Amino acid sequence: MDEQSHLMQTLGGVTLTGHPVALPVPHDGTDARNKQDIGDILHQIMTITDQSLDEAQAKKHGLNCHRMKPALFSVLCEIKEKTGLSIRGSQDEDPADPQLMRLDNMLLAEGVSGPEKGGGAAAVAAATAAVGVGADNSIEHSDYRAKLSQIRQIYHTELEKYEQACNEFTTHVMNLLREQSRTRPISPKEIERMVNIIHRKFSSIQMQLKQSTCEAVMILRSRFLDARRKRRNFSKQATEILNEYFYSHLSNPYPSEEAKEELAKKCAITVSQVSNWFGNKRIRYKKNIGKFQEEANLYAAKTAVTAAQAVAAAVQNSQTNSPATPNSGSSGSYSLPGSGDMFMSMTGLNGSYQPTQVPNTGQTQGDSIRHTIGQSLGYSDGLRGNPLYSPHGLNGNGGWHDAVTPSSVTSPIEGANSVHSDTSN
DNA sequence: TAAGATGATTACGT
DNA sequence: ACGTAATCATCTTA
Repeated sequence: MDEQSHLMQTLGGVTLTGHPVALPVPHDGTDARNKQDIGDILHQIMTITDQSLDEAQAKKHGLNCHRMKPALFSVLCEIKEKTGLSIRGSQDEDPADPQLMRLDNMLLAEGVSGPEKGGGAAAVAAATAAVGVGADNSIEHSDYRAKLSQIRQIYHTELEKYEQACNEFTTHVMNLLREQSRTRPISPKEIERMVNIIHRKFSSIQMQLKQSTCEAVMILRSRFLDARRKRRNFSKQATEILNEYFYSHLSNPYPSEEAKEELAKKCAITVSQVSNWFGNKRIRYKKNIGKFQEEANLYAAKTAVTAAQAVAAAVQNSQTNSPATPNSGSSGSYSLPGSGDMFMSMTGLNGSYQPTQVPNTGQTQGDSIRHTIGQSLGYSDGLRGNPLYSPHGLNGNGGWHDAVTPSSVTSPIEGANSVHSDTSN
């Protein structure tokens, strides 16, 4: 026999008001029977999930339509009230988790969350600035950006997935609760509370996502920074250019900002790298001048040749034109062979300076050229044999004297020319 | 592989 | 902000 019809039968005789609040309190001998019937209903409710969907649906419908349902509902309401299971108020609002805020801030700062490209670029700029390197070196730069946007993409897809799942689940649960609210007392507040619980669960998952994203960004970033920290020697050409400038400005090896920029451009390095180089060079040169003599000679000779050529041309020019006509043949804007310091380098050879070191330059020829250059540049004082290689400008305290060659002179030739015009008279 | 060279970083001074 | 001096970390060379 069908259980439900049996119930219907057994409960059939009970008089009910049909009002949900009214409790069925029979006074006759049917008391025990009724109790058992209610127990049966409860049992059915409890086992409803064990049944197949169609079966359960049918049974649910049957129960919903049952005459006893309002009574049962009110009983459940009362029980609920007594056991205090009702809403304890939504006192547990989310107190804005500080860790979540940290993660959010970091993701925003790293350009993972927040607006599209801007944040990422800013983060990269910050990262590069932190290492003291300019915003160039575009290969590593774009590599970093590519990886970051990859992380960003994964983060956003995952986040979207979680949000979607959360919404789906929330609607599902809400529907379920709404439907259940027909059989058992469920207040909207309870539903809200349940939704909050679900959201909290999902946001804890989101937190994990954010955390792992942060970790990924940190790893990427540290790798990126490490890669930049990795020292790579400058190209030979770059070192040459820097050395040429250094030795041709030995009395005041402090390139101006413009000169640094120019050098940086020529050497394909950054301005701060130029500054680093000069900082290191000055220190190391000063620490052990002797060690650098050979290098100094080399560059002095080098510059001497070009200077000689340039000035020779200038001298030739001066025979026909005005003596002030400068190096027509030189192209360098900053490290022109005309810089006076190179003569000091040459005299600094400690007597070891051999004209033969200067290709195609004989002794007398070299002397005369040097003389001519010296005269034309106004640095003839440096030509007097200085037994010890001591660049003037380097004082006893180990510091360079005040600029002999103004540091702001981007083109030594121009500076020299001005000197020339002063001293030639 | 050790020693030296070299670019970068840091602490401090001006 | 820039320079010096010391130091670190890596690269180069013998």
